[in-house]
Amino acid sequence: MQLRMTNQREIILRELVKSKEHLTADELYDIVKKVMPRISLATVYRNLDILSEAGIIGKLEISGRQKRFDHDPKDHDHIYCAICHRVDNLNLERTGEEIKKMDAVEGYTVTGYRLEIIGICQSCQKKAKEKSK
Amino acid sequence: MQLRMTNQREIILRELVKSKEHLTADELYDIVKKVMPRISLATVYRNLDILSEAGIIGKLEISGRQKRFDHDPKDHDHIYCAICHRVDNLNLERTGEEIKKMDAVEGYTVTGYRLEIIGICQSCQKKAKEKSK
DNA sequence: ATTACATTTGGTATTGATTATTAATTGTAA
DNA sequence: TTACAATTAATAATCAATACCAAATGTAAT
Repeated sequence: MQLRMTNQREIILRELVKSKEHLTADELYDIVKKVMPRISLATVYRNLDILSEAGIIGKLEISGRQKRFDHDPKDHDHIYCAICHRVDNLNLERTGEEIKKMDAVEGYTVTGYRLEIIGICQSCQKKAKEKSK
Repeated sequence: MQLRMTNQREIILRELVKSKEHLTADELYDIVKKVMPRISLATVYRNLDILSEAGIIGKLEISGRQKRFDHDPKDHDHIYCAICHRVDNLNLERTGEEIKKMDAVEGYTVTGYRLEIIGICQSCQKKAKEKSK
């Protein structure tokens, strides 16, 4: 692997980890700009890809929306809010076992899976209640 | 619901069902053009949305790629090929039961889930074998 | 240090999928 | 058959992401 840590690469990684959230490239861009104002959005995209390629962070592809990056690279599932689209980590006892059993289903060789739980987050539930009063 | 069936709407639906595949809007556009050459791509998109909104077809959002439309509207999971990106239906005994148990996890109210199995389809396996000879 | 090469960057253009706009057409209903 | 509503074709606009490229920075051998 042996990944050179450039200045911008380091800041991007540090700010993502510090946030402890699942940020989009442009959300992170806004944060990083405060530390390094002349950084380019393309640099943010480029380095997020490199870092996730290297297994240092995770890349999330939530159905039909902007990609998000996960400060925690290890394999786990996610839940996301159908209203505000925030994403949180989940620690399910691996559903994966059953899925491996499915090998060769429909003629496919199974290599992985993606499980994404959809719901309404606490803060959006609260907002909905306020409104209905 | 009461959905008016326009000419183009009808052809779009018919060709999708006939294909028995999980086509993208532009793949279907190419097919429909053969029957109705002056149809517009926007019309295909619009009607696919209307039809899936009405529950007559399904709309698939596979991680990070072009949306596909499913001739079969009833709820089921999918497997897709990591190489050629074709999509096939799956009939798993519903993993859903466990997922419903998760209600209130992380403060969320769970409303659904999306499970997407990733693999290599038969024809891509075959191609890979050919090449390695 | 000095040259020589490779990598990375910032800025911007381009792409690709989808959605919005709009004037013209078609459908519907009194 | 006039009047209103919905749909269409064509095209422009949007949005996330990637490609491009000249300038800047890093690295390694001299």
